[in-house]
Amino acid sequence: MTGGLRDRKKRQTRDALARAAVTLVDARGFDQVTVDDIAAEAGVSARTFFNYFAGKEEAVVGPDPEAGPRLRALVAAQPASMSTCEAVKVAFLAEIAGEVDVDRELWLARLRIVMAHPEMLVRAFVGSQAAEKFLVEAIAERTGLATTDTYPQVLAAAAGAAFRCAVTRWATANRPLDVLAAEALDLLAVGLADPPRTST
Amino acid sequence: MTGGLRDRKKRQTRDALARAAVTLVDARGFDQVTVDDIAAEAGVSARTFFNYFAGKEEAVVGPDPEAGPRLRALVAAQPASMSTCEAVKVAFLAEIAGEVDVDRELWLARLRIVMAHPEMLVRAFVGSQAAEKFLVEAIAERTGLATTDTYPQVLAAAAGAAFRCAVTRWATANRPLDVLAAEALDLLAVGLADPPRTST
DNA sequence: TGCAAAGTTGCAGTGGGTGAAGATTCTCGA
DNA sequence: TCGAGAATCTTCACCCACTGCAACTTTGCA
Repeated sequence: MTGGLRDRKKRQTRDALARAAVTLVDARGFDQVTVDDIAAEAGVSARTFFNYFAGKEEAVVGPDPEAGPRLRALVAAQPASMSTCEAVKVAFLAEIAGEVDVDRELWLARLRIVMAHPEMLVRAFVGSQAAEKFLVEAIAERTGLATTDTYPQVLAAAAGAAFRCAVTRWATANRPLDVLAAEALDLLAVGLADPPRTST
Repeated sequence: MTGGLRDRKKRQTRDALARAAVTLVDARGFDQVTVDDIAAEAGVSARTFFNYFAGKEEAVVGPDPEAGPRLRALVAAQPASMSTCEAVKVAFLAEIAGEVDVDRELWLARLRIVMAHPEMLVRAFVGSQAAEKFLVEAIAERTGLATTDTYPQVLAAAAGAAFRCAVTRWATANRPLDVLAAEALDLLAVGLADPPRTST
């Protein structure tokens, strides 16, 4: 099924389109790249582009549709002895190690793009909303609460916010992402009532 | 300056466009309303529409550009004896009382719209990123930390996430927004380490 | 080999969004 | 009161994002 020539080509096309989009936008800027440019660079027609992506933005900073389920599984995989907050943190760190670290160059290019076009940063995180839904599920299951309860929703939202925060800081601070993410998520677990006075 | 006929008309035009956008989209659905429709309803040309709003979305769920500065002032206005986290919470509640409650009908119409088009909810919060910047500043000033430090950024991001969470729940749960917001923000202050077992 | 399914493409059309030139309306000082 | 000048609105022309449709090509499978 996933090994057929058809699926392989499909993956290649999608990858080529995404790579072309990131490369061109990184080089010229978002508005200076048309869909036709991207399609031409990838060697397909413009019409085909829309068979893979809903729009230009999605091709550049589109979310990984697998991220949500992966996160949910990671949270569920943590031992029950671990606090929920800790489990979420470990899951995020595992996600970083498994995804961000391997495709480093692509992530850095995307980072350059969203830094040059800050308005895209938000859109880049739009997809993370979908991932947060899975996170809510995992937390709800772990705590025995409903997905509509406050705690799972707030923890998922806050953890997502902290993670985005870490990614943003990663762009400027010269420190590894996993350290920054751990720091931000620890802050949530400790509670935000008492601000630490040490600059970091 | 702000009392001239010119400025008054400008305000009227902007208001008419926003109101027309919300009304029409609420009635027909987002994709069934064109910019020309909105402009016609407001009695101006389509081109003029773009002199006021960057796009259709912005006219419907556009952010209040004043919200950021207002929040910063509110945080700064809280007594120093209050914890930072508490000050942020109070500021948010004051913002709700001052803005959401007065223009109730407009907010409810917007709520109906984003409920019918969940994908717009995220975009509606795009503007809140700008407000978060001001929140970071207020927190940094209050704590004596730099705006680039982890604590202000994470607290602002987490508080914003908790608030968005409350707004989202407001759409479904039949409870007042200020109560939901207080509940979500309290959860941050208490720390997220120990999930409460009571369903709410 | 032959057929069905999936993927690709060109085409035509709608609508979002922008720049520019000219008409209209308001402001303000004389 | 009036006219210069500025702000705003309108019209027009244009580019590009995005979509539905009807071929056409490639792949999977019997």
